Amino acid sequence: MARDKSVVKPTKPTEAELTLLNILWQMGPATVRQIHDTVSTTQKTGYTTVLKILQIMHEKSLVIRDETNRAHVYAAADSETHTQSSLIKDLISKAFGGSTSKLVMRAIDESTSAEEIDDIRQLLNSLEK
Amino acid sequence: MARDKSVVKPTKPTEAELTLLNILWQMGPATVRQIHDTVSTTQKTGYTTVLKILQIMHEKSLVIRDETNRAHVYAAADSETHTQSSLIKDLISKAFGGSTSKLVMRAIDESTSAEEIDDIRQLLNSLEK
DNA sequence: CAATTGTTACGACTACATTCGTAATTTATG
DNA sequence: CATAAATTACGAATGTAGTCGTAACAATTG
Repeated sequence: MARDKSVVKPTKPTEAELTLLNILWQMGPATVRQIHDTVSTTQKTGYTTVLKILQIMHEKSLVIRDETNRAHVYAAADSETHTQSSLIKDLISKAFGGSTSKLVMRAIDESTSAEEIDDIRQLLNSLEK
Repeated sequence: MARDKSVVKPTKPTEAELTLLNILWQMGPATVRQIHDTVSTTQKTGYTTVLKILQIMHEKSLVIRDETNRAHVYAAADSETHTQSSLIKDLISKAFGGSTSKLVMRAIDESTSAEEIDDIRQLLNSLEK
Protein backbone atom coordinates (compact mmCIF):
# COMPACT_ATOMS: atom_id res chain seq x y z
CA MET A 1 0.00 0.00 0.00
CA ALA A 2 1.34 3.41 -0.93
CA ARG A 3 1.88 5.89 1.81
CA ASP A 4 -0.32 8.93 1.89
CA LYS A 5 2.08 11.75 1.27
CA SER A 6 -0.49 14.39 2.14
CA VAL A 7 -0.48 13.23 5.74
CA VAL A 8 2.62 14.15 7.67
CA LYS A 9 3.79 11.02 9.40
CA PRO A 10 5.79 11.62 12.56
CA THR A 11 8.96 9.74 11.78
CA LYS A 12 10.90 8.09 14.55
CA PRO A 13 14.54 9.17 14.36
CA THR A 14 17.12 6.46 13.90
CA GLU A 15 20.09 6.14 16.18
CA ALA A 16 22.44 8.23 14.06
CA GLU A 17 19.73 10.81 13.57
CA LEU A 18 19.12 11.02 17.28
CA THR A 19 22.81 11.66 17.85
CA LEU A 20 22.66 14.67 15.55
CA LEU A 21 19.40 15.88 17.05
CA ASN A 22 20.99 15.86 20.48
CA ILE A 23 23.75 18.07 19.16
CA LEU A 24 21.27 20.44 17.52
CA TRP A 25 19.22 20.71 20.70
CA GLN A 26 22.35 21.54 22.62
CA MET A 27 23.97 23.92 20.12
CA GLY A 28 20.96 25.38 18.43
CA PRO A 29 21.01 25.94 14.65
CA ALA A 30 24.34 24.92 13.17
CA THR A 31 26.16 24.19 9.95
CA VAL A 32 27.30 20.76 8.87
CA ARG A 33 30.84 21.66 9.79
CA GLN A 34 29.93 22.71 13.30
CA ILE A 35 27.85 19.61 13.79
CA HIS A 36 30.59 17.41 12.42
CA ASP A 37 33.20 19.04 14.64
CA THR A 38 31.05 18.35 17.65
CA VAL A 39 30.15 14.79 16.81
CA SER A 40 33.81 14.11 16.02
CA THR A 41 34.81 14.69 19.60
CA THR A 42 32.92 11.52 20.48
CA GLN A 43 32.88 9.41 17.35
CA LYS A 44 34.92 9.07 14.22
CA THR A 45 32.43 9.97 11.53
CA GLY A 46 33.16 11.34 8.08
CA TYR A 47 32.01 14.81 7.14
CA THR A 48 29.93 13.60 4.22
CA THR A 49 28.30 11.01 6.42
CA VAL A 50 27.01 13.74 8.69
CA LEU A 51 25.97 15.78 5.67
CA LYS A 52 24.10 12.86 4.15
CA ILE A 53 22.25 12.06 7.32
CA LEU A 54 21.23 15.68 7.70
CA GLN A 55 19.96 15.69 4.11
CA ILE A 56 17.91 12.59 4.79
CA MET A 57 16.60 14.12 8.00
CA HIS A 58 15.59 17.14 5.97
CA GLU A 59 13.64 14.95 3.56
CA LYS A 60 11.92 13.35 6.54
CA SER A 61 11.29 16.78 8.04
CA LEU A 62 13.21 15.93 11.17
CA VAL A 63 15.23 19.11 10.66
CA ILE A 64 14.66 22.41 8.94
CA ARG A 65 17.30 24.02 6.79
CA ASP A 66 18.24 27.60 6.05
CA GLU A 67 19.81 27.74 2.59
CA THR A 68 20.43 31.47 2.57
CA ASN A 69 24.18 31.07 2.83
CA ARG A 70 26.38 28.60 1.08
CA ALA A 71 26.85 26.57 4.21
CA HIS A 72 23.31 25.55 5.04
CA VAL A 73 22.16 25.97 8.62
CA TYR A 74 20.28 23.08 10.13
CA ALA A 75 17.95 23.07 13.13
CA ALA A 76 15.84 20.42 14.82
CA ALA A 77 12.26 20.50 13.56
CA ASP A 78 10.73 19.29 16.81
CA SER A 79 11.66 20.14 20.36
CA GLU A 80 13.63 17.78 22.52
CA THR A 81 10.64 17.39 24.80
CA HIS A 82 8.32 16.49 21.96
CA THR A 83 10.74 13.93 20.59
CA GLN A 84 11.36 12.41 24.00
CA SER A 85 7.64 12.01 24.51
CA SER A 86 7.13 10.25 21.22
CA LEU A 87 10.06 7.92 21.86
CA ILE A 88 8.69 7.06 25.28
CA LYS A 89 5.23 6.44 23.92
CA ASP A 90 6.72 4.15 21.32
CA LEU A 91 8.62 2.15 23.92
CA ILE A 92 5.63 1.94 26.23
CA SER A 93 3.44 0.52 23.50
CA LYS A 94 6.01 -1.95 22.24
CA ALA A 95 7.55 -3.24 25.46
CA PHE A 96 5.28 -2.30 28.35
CA GLY A 97 1.86 -3.28 27.11
CA GLY A 98 0.87 0.35 26.94
CA SER A 99 1.30 0.90 30.67
CA THR A 100 3.16 4.05 31.63
CA SER A 101 3.30 3.07 35.27
CA LYS A 102 5.02 -0.19 34.40
CA LEU A 103 7.69 1.74 32.58
CA VAL A 104 8.10 4.16 35.45
CA MET A 105 8.45 1.32 37.92
CA ARG A 106 11.06 -0.36 35.78
CA ALA A 107 12.90 2.91 35.31
CA ILE A 108 13.01 3.49 39.05
CA ASP A 109 14.35 -0.02 39.54
CA GLU A 110 17.23 1.03 37.30
CA SER A 111 17.88 4.19 39.20
CA THR A 112 20.85 3.37 41.38
CA SER A 113 21.84 6.94 41.96
CA ALA A 114 20.56 8.47 45.17
CA GLU A 115 20.28 11.86 43.53
CA GLU A 116 18.10 10.40 40.82
CA ILE A 117 15.79 8.87 43.37
CA ASP A 118 15.70 12.18 45.17
CA ASP A 119 14.79 14.01 41.98
CA ILE A 120 11.99 11.60 41.29
CA ARG A 121 10.71 11.87 44.84
CA GLN A 122 10.55 15.63 44.57
CA LEU A 123 8.78 15.28 41.26
CA LEU A 124 6.19 13.08 42.89
CA ASN A 125 5.76 15.48 45.77
CA SER A 126 5.01 18.30 43.41
CA LEU A 127 2.50 16.02 41.74
CA GLU A 128 0.63 15.61 45.01
CA LYS A 129 -0.83 19.09 44.72
CA MET B 1 37.53 -4.60 14.51
CA ALA B 2 36.30 -8.14 14.94
CA ARG B 3 33.82 -8.83 17.64
CA ASP B 4 34.90 -10.88 20.57
CA LYS B 5 32.77 -13.98 20.29
CA SER B 6 33.76 -15.18 23.71
CA VAL B 7 31.92 -12.27 25.27
CA VAL B 8 28.17 -12.54 25.07
CA LYS B 9 26.91 -9.26 23.76
CA PRO B 10 23.40 -8.38 24.92
CA THR B 11 21.65 -7.81 21.63
CA LYS B 12 18.81 -5.33 21.47
CA PRO B 13 15.79 -7.02 19.93
CA THR B 14 14.38 -5.51 16.77
CA GLU B 15 10.75 -4.59 16.44
CA ALA B 16 9.63 -7.89 14.94
CA GLU B 17 11.69 -9.76 17.50
CA LEU B 18 10.11 -7.83 20.33
CA THR B 19 6.68 -8.76 19.03
CA LEU B 20 7.56 -12.44 19.27
CA LEU B 21 9.19 -12.02 22.66
CA ASN B 22 6.00 -10.44 23.98
CA ILE B 23 4.11 -13.51 22.84
CA LEU B 24 6.63 -15.86 24.42
CA TRP B 25 6.51 -14.00 27.72
CA GLN B 26 2.76 -14.24 27.70
CA MET B 27 2.42 -17.86 26.54
CA GLY B 28 5.56 -19.38 27.88
CA PRO B 29 7.52 -21.87 25.74
CA ALA B 30 5.77 -22.48 22.43
CA THR B 31 6.16 -23.97 18.99
CA VAL B 32 6.42 -21.95 15.82
CA ARG B 33 2.85 -22.87 14.98
CA GLN B 34 1.50 -21.69 18.29
CA ILE B 35 3.44 -18.46 18.02
CA HIS B 36 2.31 -17.93 14.47
CA ASP B 37 -1.30 -18.58 15.37
CA THR B 38 -1.09 -15.97 18.09
CA VAL B 39 0.70 -13.34 16.09
CA SER B 40 -1.74 -13.91 13.24
CA THR B 41 -4.63 -12.64 15.31
CA THR B 42 -3.04 -9.21 15.17
CA GLN B 43 -0.93 -9.16 12.03
CA LYS B 44 -0.85 -10.97 8.71
CA THR B 45 2.52 -12.66 8.83
CA GLY B 46 3.59 -15.79 6.98
CA TYR B 47 4.48 -18.92 8.90
CA THR B 48 7.98 -19.08 7.49
CA THR B 49 8.54 -15.46 8.36
CA VAL B 50 7.90 -16.22 12.01
CA LEU B 51 10.08 -19.31 11.76
CA LYS B 52 12.93 -17.37 10.21
CA ILE B 53 12.83 -14.64 12.80
CA LEU B 54 12.87 -17.23 15.58
CA GLN B 55 15.86 -18.92 13.96
CA ILE B 56 17.69 -15.61 13.81
CA MET B 57 16.75 -14.89 17.40
CA HIS B 58 18.18 -18.27 18.31
CA GLU B 59 21.47 -17.39 16.62
CA LYS B 60 21.50 -14.14 18.59
CA SER B 61 20.63 -16.05 21.76
CA LEU B 62 17.48 -14.02 22.26
CA VAL B 63 15.59 -17.30 22.58
CA ILE B 64 16.45 -20.80 23.58
CA ARG B 65 15.20 -23.82 21.66
CA ASP B 66 14.24 -27.31 22.65
CA GLU B 67 14.84 -29.60 19.69
CA THR B 68 13.74 -32.79 21.39
CA ASN B 69 10.58 -33.04 19.34
CA ARG B 70 10.18 -32.39 15.67
CA ALA B 71 8.39 -29.15 16.30
CA HIS B 72 10.99 -27.15 18.17
CA VAL B 73 9.87 -25.36 21.29
CA TYR B 74 11.07 -21.80 21.69
CA ALA B 75 11.32 -19.75 24.85
CA ALA B 76 12.58 -16.27 25.62
CA ALA B 77 16.19 -16.34 26.79
CA ASP B 78 15.84 -13.33 29.06
CA SER B 79 12.97 -12.34 31.31
CA GLU B 80 10.57 -9.61 30.33
CA THR B 81 11.83 -7.53 33.24
CA HIS B 82 15.43 -7.87 32.18
CA THR B 83 14.66 -6.93 28.61
CA GLN B 84 12.53 -3.98 29.66
CA SER B 85 15.35 -2.71 31.82
CA SER B 86 17.86 -2.91 29.03
CA LEU B 87 15.54 -1.17 26.59
CA ILE B 88 14.93 1.60 29.10
CA LYS B 89 18.61 1.99 29.81
CA ASP B 90 19.21 2.27 26.09
CA LEU B 91 16.59 4.96 25.68
CA ILE B 92 17.81 6.89 28.71
CA SER B 93 21.34 6.99 27.40
CA LYS B 94 20.37 7.93 23.86
CA ALA B 95 17.58 10.43 24.40
CA PHE B 96 17.70 11.58 28.00
CA GLY B 97 21.35 12.33 28.56
CA GLY B 98 21.59 9.40 30.93
CA SER B 99 19.11 10.84 33.39
CA THR B 100 16.51 8.42 34.66
CA SER B 101 14.57 11.14 36.43
CA LYS B 102 14.22 13.10 33.20
CA LEU B 103 12.70 10.05 31.58
CA VAL B 104 10.36 9.51 34.49
CA MET B 105 9.22 13.11 34.38
CA ARG B 106 8.57 12.91 30.67
CA ALA B 107 6.73 9.62 31.12
CA ILE B 108 4.50 11.10 33.78
CA ASP B 109 3.73 14.02 31.49
CA GLU B 110 2.42 11.44 29.05
CA SER B 111 0.31 9.70 31.63
CA THR B 112 -3.18 11.03 31.03
CA SER B 113 -4.94 8.18 32.81
CA ALA B 114 -5.86 8.84 36.42
CA GLU B 115 -5.30 5.20 37.29
CA GLU B 116 -1.79 5.35 35.89
CA ILE B 117 -1.01 8.36 38.01
CA ASP B 118 -2.48 6.58 40.99
CA ASP B 119 -0.32 3.52 40.37
CA ILE B 120 2.77 5.65 40.18
CA ARG B 121 1.84 7.53 43.33
CA GLN B 122 1.46 4.27 45.22
CA LEU B 123 4.78 3.12 43.89
CA LEU B 124 6.40 6.24 45.17
CA ASN B 125 4.75 5.87 48.52
CA SER B 126 6.16 2.41 48.90
CA LEU B 127 9.51 3.85 47.97
CA GLU B 128 9.36 6.24 50.89
CA LYS B 129 10.03 3.45 53.33
C1' DC C 1 41.39 35.31 -13.33
C1' DA C 2 43.51 30.97 -11.82
C1' DA C 3 44.10 27.98 -8.18
C1' DT C 4 42.95 26.40 -3.80
C1' DT C 5 39.59 25.53 -0.38
C1' DG C 6 35.01 24.57 1.38
C1' DT C 7 30.44 22.92 0.50
C1' DT C 8 26.61 20.31 -1.45
C1' DA C 9 24.96 16.61 -4.37
C1' DC C 10 25.03 12.12 -6.02
C1' DG C 11 25.66 7.40 -6.13
C1' DA C 12 27.63 3.16 -4.60
C1' DC C 13 28.55 -0.21 -1.15
C1' DT C 14 27.92 -2.89 3.14
C1' DA C 15 25.12 -4.49 6.75
C1' DC C 16 20.96 -5.71 8.77
C1' DA C 17 15.81 -6.38 9.04
C1' DT C 18 11.86 -8.37 7.10
C1' DT C 19 9.50 -11.01 3.96
C1' DC C 20 8.36 -15.31 1.83
C1' DG C 21 8.88 -19.18 -1.73
C1' DT C 22 10.73 -23.57 -2.33
C1' DA C 23 13.39 -27.58 -1.10
C1' DA C 24 14.53 -31.02 2.21
C1' DT C 25 13.25 -33.62 6.01
C1' DT C 26 10.45 -35.94 9.32
C1' DT C 27 6.23 -37.87 10.98
C1' DA C 28 1.66 -39.63 10.49
C1' DT C 29 -1.81 -42.26 7.96
C1' DG C 30 -4.10 -45.24 4.86
C1' DC D 1 5.45 -49.02 2.31
C1' DA D 2 3.68 -45.00 -0.19
C1' DT D 3 1.56 -40.86 0.11
C1' DA D 4 0.22 -36.76 2.48
C1' DA D 5 0.96 -33.39 5.95
C1' DA D 6 3.79 -30.69 8.92
C1' DT D 7 8.10 -28.80 9.93
C1' DT D 8 12.74 -27.01 9.35
C1' DA D 9 16.32 -25.19 6.40
C1' DC D 10 17.91 -22.40 2.84
C1' DG D 11 18.28 -18.65 -0.01
C1' DA D 12 16.54 -14.84 -2.59
C1' DA D 13 14.35 -10.32 -2.84
C1' DT D 14 13.27 -5.88 -0.89
C1' DG D 15 13.80 -1.98 2.06
C1' DT D 16 16.29 0.91 5.30
C1' DA D 17 20.47 2.59 7.86
C1' DG D 18 24.95 4.03 7.80
C1' DT D 19 29.19 4.77 5.47
C1' DC D 20 32.04 7.36 2.41
C1' DG D 21 34.31 8.54 -2.26
C1' DT D 22 34.01 11.50 -5.97
C1' DA D 23 32.02 14.98 -8.78
C1' DA D 24 30.04 19.40 -9.18
C1' DC D 25 29.72 23.87 -7.64
C1' DA D 26 30.78 28.21 -5.05
C1' DA D 27 33.71 31.32 -2.73
C1' DT D 28 38.04 32.96 -1.31
C1' DT D 29 42.68 34.46 -2.12
C1' DG D 30 46.94 35.38 -4.23
